[in-house]
Amino acid sequence: MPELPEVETVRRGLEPHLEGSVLQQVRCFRENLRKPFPDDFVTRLQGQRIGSVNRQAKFLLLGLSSGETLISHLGMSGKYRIFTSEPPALEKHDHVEWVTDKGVTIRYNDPRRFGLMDLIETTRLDDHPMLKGLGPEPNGNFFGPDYLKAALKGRGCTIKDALMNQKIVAGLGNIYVCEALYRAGISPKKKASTIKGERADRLAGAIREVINEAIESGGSSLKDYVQTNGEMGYFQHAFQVYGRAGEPCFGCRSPIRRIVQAGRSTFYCAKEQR
DNA sequence: CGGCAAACCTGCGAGC
DNA sequence: TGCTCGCAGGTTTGCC
Repeated sequence: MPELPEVETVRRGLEPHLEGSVLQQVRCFRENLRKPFPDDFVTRLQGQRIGSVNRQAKFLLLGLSSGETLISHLGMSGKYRIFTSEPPALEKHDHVEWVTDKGVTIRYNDPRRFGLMDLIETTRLDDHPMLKGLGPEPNGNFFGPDYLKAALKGRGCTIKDALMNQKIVAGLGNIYVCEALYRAGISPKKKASTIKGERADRLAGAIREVINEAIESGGSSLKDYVQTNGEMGYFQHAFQVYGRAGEPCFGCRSPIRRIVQAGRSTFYCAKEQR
C-alpha cells in the first residue's frame, strides 16, 4: 500500500485524532515487526502527549512531549485504523494499540510485518539510520528539474532504479515510478545519466504531478485499505500502466509490457516510452 | 562500486 | 475442495 501519497493520506487521517492528544493506554502484542520494537517501547510511549504528526518520505513521525519521536514505516502491508467509539475485538495481525485521552483507539495492523517502529530523540532524528541520507520530497521546494539533472548525472543504473532510490528522491515506489516514467515518455530501461535537458525537465514535472494528484485522490488502494477510516483511495483508477500488462496503452493502443528490474515488476509502453 | 538474488512475512488468486 | 505456485505497494544484506 504505502508510497508517499498513501503515507500522506494516513498522516492526514491520524493527525486530527493524535495531535495534542495523550497516549493514555499503549499495548503491543508482539516483540518485533521487521525489527524488534525499541527497548521499553510501551513505557516510553505511555502518557506522552503528541505534539506533531509529520511525514518524511514514507515515514510517519510523531513528536512526543518526552522529546522523542516515534518513527513508523508501513512496509508493504501496514495499516492504521481509527475507532472513535468502542473498538471491535482485536483482529489477526493487530500489533500495536493506542488509546488517547479523547477516547480514540488507534490500531496498527500489518500482516507481512515489513513495517517498522522506532523511537529516537527528536534532536537526533536526522541521524536515524532509516532517515539519514534521504533525498528531497518529490513535491517539495528542493526537488525540481535542476536537482534531478544533477542527481542523475553520472549514474550508471537505469532511470527506474534511480527513481526507486530513496537517496535520490524520497517517497517514490514501484507504482509512482512506473506512472511518472509513462507520463514523461521515458523508457524505464534508459541509463539514468542519459536523461537530461528537456527530458529531465519533463520527468521532474511528471513526478511532482503524479504524486500531487495521487495525494488528492487519497492514494491508491490495491488489495488493502489505505485510509485510516477504512475508505479506499481512488488513484488506482488513474493508473496508466501499473498492473496493466497486456492491456492496450491509453495513448497508442499497443500492449503495455511487464518486465522485471531489480526484482520488481516494471510496466511500460514500449512505443510511447523511449 | 554495481547488479542481482535472497531475506524478512502473510495472503490471495490462478491453475491443476 | 485443496494443493502448489507466483505474485504483492519496501528495504536490507550478502554474494559475485
